[in-house]
Amino acid sequence: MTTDAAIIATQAPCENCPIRYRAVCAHCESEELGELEDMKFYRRYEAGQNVVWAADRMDFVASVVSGMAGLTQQLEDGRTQMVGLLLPSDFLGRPGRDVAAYTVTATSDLLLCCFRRKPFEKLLRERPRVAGRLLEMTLDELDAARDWLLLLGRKSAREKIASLLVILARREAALLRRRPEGRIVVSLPLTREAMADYLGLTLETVSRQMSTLKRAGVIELDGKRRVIVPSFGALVIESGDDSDGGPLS
Amino acid sequence: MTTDAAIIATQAPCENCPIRYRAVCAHCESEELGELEDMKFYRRYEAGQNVVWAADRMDFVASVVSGMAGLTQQLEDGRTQMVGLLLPSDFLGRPGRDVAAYTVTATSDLLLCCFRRKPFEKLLRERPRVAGRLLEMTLDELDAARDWLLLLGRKSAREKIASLLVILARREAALLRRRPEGRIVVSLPLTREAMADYLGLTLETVSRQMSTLKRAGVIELDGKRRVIVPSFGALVIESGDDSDGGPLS
DNA sequence: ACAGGACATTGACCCAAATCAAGATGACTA
DNA sequence: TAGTCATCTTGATTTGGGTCAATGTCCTGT
Repeated sequence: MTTDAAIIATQAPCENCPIRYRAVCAHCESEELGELEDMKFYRRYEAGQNVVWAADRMDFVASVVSGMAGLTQQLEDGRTQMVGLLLPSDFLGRPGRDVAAYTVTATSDLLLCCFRRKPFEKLLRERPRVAGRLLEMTLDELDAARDWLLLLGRKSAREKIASLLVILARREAALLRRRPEGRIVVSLPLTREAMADYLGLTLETVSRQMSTLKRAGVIELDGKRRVIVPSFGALVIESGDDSDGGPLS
Repeated sequence: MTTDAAIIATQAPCENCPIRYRAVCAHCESEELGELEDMKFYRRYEAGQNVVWAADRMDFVASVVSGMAGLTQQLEDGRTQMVGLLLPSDFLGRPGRDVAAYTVTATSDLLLCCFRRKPFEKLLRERPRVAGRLLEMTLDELDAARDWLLLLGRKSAREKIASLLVILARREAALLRRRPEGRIVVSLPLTREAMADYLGLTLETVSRQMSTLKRAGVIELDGKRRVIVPSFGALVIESGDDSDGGPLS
């Protein structure tokens, strides 16, 4: 929400940088943070590839430039639940912890802008505005996790699917500083299985409910990874929570 | 985990203060924060009483001194999901936001140590260590929310109940700087309905699974609000996740 | 000690989503 | 062009937990 230069990721497009969105990106901030320029590096992952495994050492933090990744947690017997969804401008990594708590998997081709952890933590200690921005982002993530709790605990399969589409549509629109309404197209860089892991369902149920929503005219499918929503309002109603999300938060 | 004086809540008992645990408590920090002394005040709530309603104005932040409270979210049709569980030493309120996002209800008698929001935000801006501690706490809360996602998305009713008991036992032990093992007693300051809202179940299912666990010898009931666990290890196995939680995190 | 009310347990039945099992689609390779 | 493999859809069946409906239990106040 701050309009002046934020050092941690914001959703503002960045003019002077190969990265499309302002992120943890020394380049964007080179005037004040030139000394960090050489700490920045990029990593590219293909769909399905792991960024880190839970309990692996993780010596960097990162910001998503493009693509999508999921944080995933597992029970011994293999039951899997996604516990975080990383979209462009999202932050990855926990300062102060060098061991990954979750497995991070690219669900589509993924580009990360990375920083070594140690200098990042130093930055955090020395720059109150950086720390403040990270706190803000963490609180937003906590709010998102709480909406997700409501989704997992109390929504029907149909509502869950609709909710996921609403979330993706809102996130996509937010990057373009727009508000989704009317007829929109949502790209779905997730397999049915990844959707199931996000929603606490099986992939069969996801597939069935997608078909149901299609038959009900709420969505149209353009291939498997692209959804056309004739009326965003109707989709929001299907999602159960009628809160309109506020002004482009 | 820092052993030196932390300004935001820690789990360390406080020697020179009526509050049992170090919390957002000017008293504990009066040597360096004397000017905030008059900003501190206490509030007491009875079981069932609301601290704030979602969308109400909230002009304070607080730390739980004793008792338990739940953050709760609702769908239009009344379906309710608890999205936060506040135990002693937990922090309540979002700096930078003056409107409550969730309804906060005392599930047992509750004592809060409160601070007016404005001076607290000033403190946050001026004291990097306070901000750092709050970031730390928020990240811990996010981790807890992610375990909760796994619970809601993938665990059976029986595992959910066992998991809740494990969480309560661990939290209670952590305040006493112990690690739960062997035969322990867990106090349960929640109605069956509150447990259901936490776990994404109905109160009938909660009741049934409590009975099942009792019949299986995993727990014994001492009244309705007190559970005896003959073997904590056995309970952890019932909870599904075998991770032993690490050293008193 | 008793009555009332909130909270909890138990039972019978039902349904949404899981499970098991074929097929269909579509992208890539030989 | 055909073949292979991953992904997705659809169908048949099962089941865990929800719903509805009685009881039971334990505080609290009189």
